[in-house]
Amino acid sequence: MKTEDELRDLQMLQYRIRSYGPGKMVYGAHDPHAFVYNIISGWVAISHDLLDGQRQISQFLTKGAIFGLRPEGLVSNGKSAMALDEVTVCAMPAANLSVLLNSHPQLNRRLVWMMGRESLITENRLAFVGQTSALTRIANLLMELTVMATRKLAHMADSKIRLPLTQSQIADATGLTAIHVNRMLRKLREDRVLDFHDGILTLMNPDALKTLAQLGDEIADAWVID
Amino acid sequence: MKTEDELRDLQMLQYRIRSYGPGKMVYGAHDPHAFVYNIISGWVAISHDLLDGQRQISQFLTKGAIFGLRPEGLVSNGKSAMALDEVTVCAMPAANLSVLLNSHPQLNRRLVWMMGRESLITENRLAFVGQTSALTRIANLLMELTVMATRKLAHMADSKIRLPLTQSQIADATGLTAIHVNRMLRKLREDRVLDFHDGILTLMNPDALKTLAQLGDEIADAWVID
DNA sequence: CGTGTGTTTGACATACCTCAAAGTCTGTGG
DNA sequence: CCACAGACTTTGAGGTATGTCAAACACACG
Repeated sequence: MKTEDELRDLQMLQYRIRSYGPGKMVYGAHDPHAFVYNIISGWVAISHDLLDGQRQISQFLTKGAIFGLRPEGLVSNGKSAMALDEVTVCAMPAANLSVLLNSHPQLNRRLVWMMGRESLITENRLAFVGQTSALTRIANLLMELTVMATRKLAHMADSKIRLPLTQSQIADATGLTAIHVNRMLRKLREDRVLDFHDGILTLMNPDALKTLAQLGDEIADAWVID
Repeated sequence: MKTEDELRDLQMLQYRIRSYGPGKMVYGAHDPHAFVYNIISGWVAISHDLLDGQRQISQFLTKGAIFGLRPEGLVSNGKSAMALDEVTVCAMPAANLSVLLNSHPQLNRRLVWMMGRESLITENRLAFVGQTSALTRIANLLMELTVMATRKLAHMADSKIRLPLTQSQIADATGLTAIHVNRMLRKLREDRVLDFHDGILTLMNPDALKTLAQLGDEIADAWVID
C-alpha cells in the first residue's frame, strides 16, 4: 500500500496536520499520549529516558513512518518524540484508529508491517550497540540514516546527504559520549571515509563505509519505506 | 484474551506441537522460516548474529509468547531462536496465520499487542545496554527474567527463581563478556544483593536489586503476559 | 555584545576487555 | 571404575577503548 492511499484512508479520521520546529517535542516523556502520528515531512527522533536522566535514542523516523502507537493497557513512560528539523505530521486520536483498523484490513496489515519493521530496526541497533566498536556503531547509524533519507543503498563517491543531527544525538543513539563521537568522526574524515559537518554527510568512500558499518544486505530493506 | 482461548483458535490451523532440548535451535540464522511459534512451556532466546560472528540476544521468551513472525517482504537474516531448557512450542505455517488474522479480529489484536510489547521490551534493553553500567545492565536483565518467570514484581527476601541461563548468555544479552559478567555476579553476591548459581537465582535483597536495576514501574507491566 | 548551543582538542581516569590458566562438573568410552 | 573431553565458571595480570574533566572556539540569536 502506498503512502497516498494510506493518507486517503486517514481522512476518515479526525486527523489534524501539525508542524514542529527543530528541537520541539511532539510528545514528552510523561505526556498521556492519545495520538498516533504519521510523518508527512522531516525527521523525528524517538527516545527513551532512564531514571537517572540518561537518554537513548531508539529510532530515527522520516516521511511515511508511523509513531506514537502503544500496546493497549501498557504505559510506556519515559518515551518521547522530538522533531529534528522542520517536521509536519498527521496526528489522529488513537481511539479512532483502532476503530478504523477493524474495518480496513489493508490499513491493519500496513500497521503490522510497520511495527515489524520497527522491531527489526531496533534489534539491529541493539546488536550494534551491544557488540561493536564505537567506529562501527557510528558508521552503521550513518548508513541507516543515509538509506532512510535517500531510499537507496548504493551511493557514488562524494554524494552529499542532509542529515539534521547533532553529534550529541549520534552519541545518544549509539550509546557513546558526544566527545567520543567527535573523535571518531574526525578519524573517519582523516581516513577519507566520510565527512559529517553541519548536518551534511559527504560520502567520500561509500564502499569503505559499508565495510566499516558491517552492513548486511537484508537490514537495508527494512530501512526503506516503500 | 487469555492463553486458553488463543490456543483454541490456533487449533483451526495446521499447528504442530514440537519439543526442543536445551541448546537446540528452533530456527537458525539462515533458515527460511516459514513457521510462527507459540511457547507452551520453557524458555527461548532470540538472538541476532552479526557478520563477524558476534551474537546479541535481543529477547528471552517464556510461556504464552509468540515468535518467528516477520514483516512480509523483509528478510531478517541472522536471527535465530534457541531453546534454553526443555521447550514445547506450538508451530504453525505463517501463511495460515495471516488467513486467520483476517477472520479473527480478536487474534489480530492480540498479535498487535504482542508485537508492541516486544518493541517496548527491546527498546528498554537497548536503553540499558547503551546507557548504563555493567552492574545495572545485569541487575535489570535479572529483574526482567524474574518478573517474566514469576509474573509478579514483588518478591520476598531469599526467594529462589529458576532461570535456565549461563553467564555467557547473560553476557550476550547485556553486551558484556562472560568474564566480566562473572565478576559482576561475584560482586552482587558479596554485596548480598543476589546469588546466581546453576540456573537458580536467589534474591537476597530484592529492594537493593530493584534500585540497582533502575527499574521503572511501567516496564514491569510489559514483562508480564496476562 | 553577551549568552547558549554545538564542536574541537588535550590530558587523564577507569570500566571493561583480553589473555592465560586452573577449577568444577557432566557425560562418555575404555 | 578410571581417564578424558567438553562446557561452564572462577581468578589474576595487564591492556585499551571509551569516559571524564577542562578549556577554547565557532556560530546563531537576541
